[in-house]
Amino acid sequence: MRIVCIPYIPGLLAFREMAVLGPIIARLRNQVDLYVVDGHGIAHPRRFGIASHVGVVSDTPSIGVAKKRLYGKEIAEGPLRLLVGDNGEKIAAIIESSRGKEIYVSPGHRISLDSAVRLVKSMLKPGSRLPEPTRIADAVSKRIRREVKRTGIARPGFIECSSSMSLDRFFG
DNA sequence: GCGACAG
DNA sequence: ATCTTGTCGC
Repeated sequence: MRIVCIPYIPGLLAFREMAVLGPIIARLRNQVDLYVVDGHGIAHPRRFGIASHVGVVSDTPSIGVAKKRLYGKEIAEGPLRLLVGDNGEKIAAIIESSRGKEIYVSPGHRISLDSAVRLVKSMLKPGSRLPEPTRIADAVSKRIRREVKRTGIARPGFIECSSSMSLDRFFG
């Protein structure tokens, strides 16, 4: 749990959220085989989304699983739906779940697109849209936030950023 | 100048 | 993403 100090800007998600993921990565050092990140991997304007960022910082294989497209042109390769970059590189696969709701799977770090798709599919549960790691983490974080909001009591791990940390002069 | 735009 | 009222399907 952290207070974030940078606004959300498409393409710069890691600027905002690595403040939260960084400490987690440090605490889990040498205990993680694969990171499944809520956001894109190389399906990014600079081929380096937050999933790639997490993989490089942790030196661990990582996959990006996003709910919406950020970058890339959609093409059809037979029955498959893919996202290709400006150079034609396949940067993501679009997997459709139950009702039209799709997810974008892209390599983060140290993994191929094929392996990423195979692994994510193995983590999908019938009826739900997101892979189990993401779905569970999302549910847990939302539940804890609601509880903190209701009781006003934060649990250990809560760290504030400097009150003077205003980045409005950099953005907006 | 006009769209597009992870969470 | 968040907020929020009512509503649809399992």
